[in-house]
Amino acid sequence: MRNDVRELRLAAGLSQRELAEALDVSRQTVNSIETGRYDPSLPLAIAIARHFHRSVEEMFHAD
Amino acid sequence: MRNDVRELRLAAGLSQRELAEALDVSRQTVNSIETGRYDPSLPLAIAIARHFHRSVEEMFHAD
DNA sequence: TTTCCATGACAAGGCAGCTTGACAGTTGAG
DNA sequence: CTCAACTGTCAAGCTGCCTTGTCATGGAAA
Repeated sequence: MRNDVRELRLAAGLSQRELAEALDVSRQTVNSIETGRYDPSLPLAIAIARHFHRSVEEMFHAD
Repeated sequence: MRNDVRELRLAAGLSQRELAEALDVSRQTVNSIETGRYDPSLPLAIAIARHFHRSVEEMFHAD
């Protein structure tokens, strides 16, 4: 899965740490998702999409 | 997370086995998701939503 | 230079997601 | 009744997601 997290985070002027705090996860988790180490869990994916006012399908797409 | 998988599966006239085959997962995985034992992974959630022509957010909602 | 923030990455550990195989209970067809 | 399909659940095992802690690198500010 590819995702648009980094683009949207930067567009929002947030650091990985700030986004992590807003999502209540660790900085490493945000970094791992952005760098494609792994996909977020379903609830986290929904929280991320919600945070950026996007749908899950818009933010996460099959590679 | 609650989900509408069972309702939609039954409305489509499918058995757990048939849905599992359509999604390329095991019958136990479909059963576990329907009975709330655990949430699907993000890619599987997207595949399920897509199968039933719904959005992820429509099918999977915070409890 | 020194300090601070941001990022990338690794390790170890815990729990979640998924697998195959198996068993039991229920229901419906014959 | 017999048989098959459907469902629920368990066990064991593997891998993925997320944690805390740590380290290295780079850039900006003072």
